[in-house]
Amino acid sequence: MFREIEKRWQRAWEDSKIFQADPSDKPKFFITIPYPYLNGNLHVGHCRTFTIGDAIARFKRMCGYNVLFPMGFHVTGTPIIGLSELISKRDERTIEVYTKYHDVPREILLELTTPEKVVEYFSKEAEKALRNIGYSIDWRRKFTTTDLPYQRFIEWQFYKLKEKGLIAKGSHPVRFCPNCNNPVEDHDLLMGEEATIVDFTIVKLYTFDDRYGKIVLPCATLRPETVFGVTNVWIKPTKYVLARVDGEVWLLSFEGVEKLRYQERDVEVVGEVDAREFFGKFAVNPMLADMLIEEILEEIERYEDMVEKTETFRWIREGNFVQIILKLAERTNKFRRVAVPILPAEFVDTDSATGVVMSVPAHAPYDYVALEDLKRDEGKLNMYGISRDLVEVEPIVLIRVEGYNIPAVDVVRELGIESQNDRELLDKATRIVYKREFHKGILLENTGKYAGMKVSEIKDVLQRDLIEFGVGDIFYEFSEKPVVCRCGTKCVVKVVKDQWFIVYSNDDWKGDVLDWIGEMRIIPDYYREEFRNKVLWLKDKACARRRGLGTRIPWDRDWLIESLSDSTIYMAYYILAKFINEGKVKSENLTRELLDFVLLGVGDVEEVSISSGLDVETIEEIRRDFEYWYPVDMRSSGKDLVANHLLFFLFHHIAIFPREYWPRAIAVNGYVRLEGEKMSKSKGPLLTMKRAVEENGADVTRLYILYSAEYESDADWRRKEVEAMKRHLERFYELVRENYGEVKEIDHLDRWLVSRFQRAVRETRDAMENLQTRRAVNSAFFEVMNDVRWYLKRGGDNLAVILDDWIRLLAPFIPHICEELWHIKHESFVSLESYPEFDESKVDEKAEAIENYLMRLIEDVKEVMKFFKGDVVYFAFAEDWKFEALRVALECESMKSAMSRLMKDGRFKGIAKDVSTFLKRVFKDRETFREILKIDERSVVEENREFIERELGVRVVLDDSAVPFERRRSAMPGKPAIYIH
RNA sequence: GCGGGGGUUGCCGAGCCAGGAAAAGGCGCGGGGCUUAAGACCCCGUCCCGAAGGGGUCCGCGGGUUCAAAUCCCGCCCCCCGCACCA
Repeated sequence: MFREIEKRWQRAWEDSKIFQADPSDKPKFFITIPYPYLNGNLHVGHCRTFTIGDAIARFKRMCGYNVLFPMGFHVTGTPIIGLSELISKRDERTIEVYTKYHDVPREILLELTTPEKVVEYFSKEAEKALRNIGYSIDWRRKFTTTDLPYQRFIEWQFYKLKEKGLIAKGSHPVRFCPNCNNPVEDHDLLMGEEATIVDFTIVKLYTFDDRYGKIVLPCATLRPETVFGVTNVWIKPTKYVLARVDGEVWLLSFEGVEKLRYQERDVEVVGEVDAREFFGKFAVNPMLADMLIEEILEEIERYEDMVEKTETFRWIREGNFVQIILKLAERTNKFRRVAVPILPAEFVDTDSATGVVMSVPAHAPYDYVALEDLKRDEGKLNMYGISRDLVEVEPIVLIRVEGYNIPAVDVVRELGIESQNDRELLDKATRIVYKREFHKGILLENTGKYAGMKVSEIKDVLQRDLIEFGVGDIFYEFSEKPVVCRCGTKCVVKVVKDQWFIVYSNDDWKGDVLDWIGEMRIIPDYYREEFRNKVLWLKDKACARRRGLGTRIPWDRDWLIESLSDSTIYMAYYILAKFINEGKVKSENLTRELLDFVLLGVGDVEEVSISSGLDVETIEEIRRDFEYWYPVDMRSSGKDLVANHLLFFLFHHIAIFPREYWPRAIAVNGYVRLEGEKMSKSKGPLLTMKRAVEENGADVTRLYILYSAEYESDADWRRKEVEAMKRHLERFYELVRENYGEVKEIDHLDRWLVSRFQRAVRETRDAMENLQTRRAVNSAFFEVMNDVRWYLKRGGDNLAVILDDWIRLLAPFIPHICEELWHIKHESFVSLESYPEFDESKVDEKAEAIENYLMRLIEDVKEVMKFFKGDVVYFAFAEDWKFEALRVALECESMKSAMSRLMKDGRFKGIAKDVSTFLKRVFKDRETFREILKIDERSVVEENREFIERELGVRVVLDDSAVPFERRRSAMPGKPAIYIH
């Protein structure tokens, strides 16, 4: 029934162009919603964000603002290409999801084999869906992010950032599929979505070999500080490779060497070796060598030949020194900390980083347990020819943590771990030790110049130092494994070279953003803190891609601009889009000079006119439009965009525009679930907006989604509740139609309704100002409905007194139905009417007091009637002294002062006990009692005797004497004694 | 781990920032009315006890402050979201 009404008004709005906004004398309100990404149909999740935006747009419009609510489409990036490829390949899963959940007819879907066709199809569908739900969008400003003029605009933006020094070159690690030869995104993963890229520190230990000379043992660790507690090196008893890595020979696992190839290294395998060749040999720990350099040099006879001692690291890198120390180590135990043995351990995972591990038994439970295992395993020692004394090493403690002596050893004993095969317990132990040490640990004296530092602060420092000394490196690895691409191949971490970055780490820039976050409005307010934290956390962002739809970096056309970076200040483009769509401006007109002028007010019109090929008037008109509409007054968005788009939106506005054009407010809302389940574009379940509207109607969908949740909490789309909402709306519609006649003369009950309605108006307006749509719908629809119900029950027959206002109050939420109803009596569009205002003078406290009294009275009698049946109810009102005492009591702060005041009055002296009981009850709920003094109970009951009788189904008699004395005494003002007979 | 949010009566959710309601509203459930009947609609009820409008117990758990706490303070437990280069 509603669909027909809805279509009618959508057509009428379209025909009369009422939502096309151009500058005027009115104050403006520019509200935007993130444009949707078109790799599928719009769903009820989009619907939430958009409907909130539309409700606010409509509300503001009715509050007297000239509202601009535009919409465009985002198609930049790879997913659309990915989709068209999957469709071309006739990927079964994709076809199923898109026919079943996105409601794309199979034969049409199969045609969408190029990105262009995908964009073409879904943009049409999206526009249809957005029109069908009746959003008040100015469609003249529609665009798609691959439009040529948009690309010019993005180029301009990037030149601006570059001019300001906010773009730089660098390299960075990405998740990469060797088979697809491409970076892999989350939704392209079969496994390992949770995995993040971790940078292991490589601590190089050195050994020596006759064939290869100096050999690097690249020990991968997340705790570089433990380099000071190394007792030995672990490798797994299996095959390894020797590879020349950037000129040095490294010992690596097979997996490790493959991974390293992707990490911007010059890698060449030079040989295959069995780990056992290394067991029992020594490796030099360069950090310790440096720390103990004096003693080492003393020990070496030739020391006077050596150059300055500060050169330790260089000597080590050059190799000869390594050889010397190794020889020393063979001769004496004195340097067992500097040169440590290489030993076998089964727990070493060759698929984790380099496959070479340094052993720190004092702080790593695995290391300690493996060492103990080895000490006990005579057979193994013999097998590998390792002499006993090599394994007799003691843990070296380098971190002080309260409560522990030797942390790893203590925890291993605590948990009763027996061998290195107790993986589960060992993992637990590792977590415990790591956690305690990370948060509470302090580095000890034996860490040299790092002594006294907190463990939580050491990692970056030490990683940097090791690299600087030439004895460290970084190895990227996934935090979890395996990570598998959709094609079935194991992913690797690839370091991309010569990448363009947006330098979000720039402190001045961050500072400006942080300051502005303090100034602007953020809804809900507690997200301000969230935004601040995210700004601090934000690092440089790679903004160039090899693949995808979008705009090329204008000064380096091999690269495409990444898709989150091209959608940061596009709200300004809506202003250009109108002129572009009208044909007044073409992409070739959009020179940098023109954009400088219209967006920044920089340059000379005449010159810009010549360079851009546009006439001066047009240029000035665009500039005026921009000056009128900018800044964005409200950006309303889903919470998923907080840590990315919304942040970039702020950063870029602040970098490019002057302060007066910085965004004024950001609002954040939650997701929509489907019968409690998460929706997924690529996997389902999913409910399209189109289907929701077709099945339930636009207004039902809107009202449901606005009412179902608020702020960042998630809404849940439940079919049964949607249907209940539909019935509510139908009832409302019929109710208004039946009662929307002439307004009759106003009586008490009407005044009550109008008074109550004022409160709803105030509540609704306040809620909408704070984007609390749930609260707004609750008060504007449900609470008013409840009052109306009481009103009708009470015999009200003049409902029309509030209907003009009620319809207007609801118009932002259910515009079609309101438009239809409004036209019963009016010619104008309710969408353009003014929003009801709270009118203090219409609040009638007496009328409200009377109705409250009646509600309470009926409730009380019903309570009594649960236990006493009868035909007649007798009321006896409270004695006069109680009213007098009540007046005094209400003037007093406390019961005590009320009592003492009353006792000064002779009349109360004799009944002190009664007065005290009375006061106790009064002070329990003073507000209700205060209200009672506004009315005359007896006449209220007399005047409404018929109503009370009808409600209770008994006769009402006002005869005090019929009520037993004891009952009569218990009467309170507002609570007459009740006697049922 | 870090950061943000949260645990309220069968469910969803107000309220808690500004302490004084067995705690709005919706859904569900039960009863009644209407109806040939079902649905829809309207009314009533929906923590426990109660032959008088009352009493008792409640807001993750445990303490504390207060005449008074879901609301303030302290400790603990649990849950959700983000941690990126992806739209």
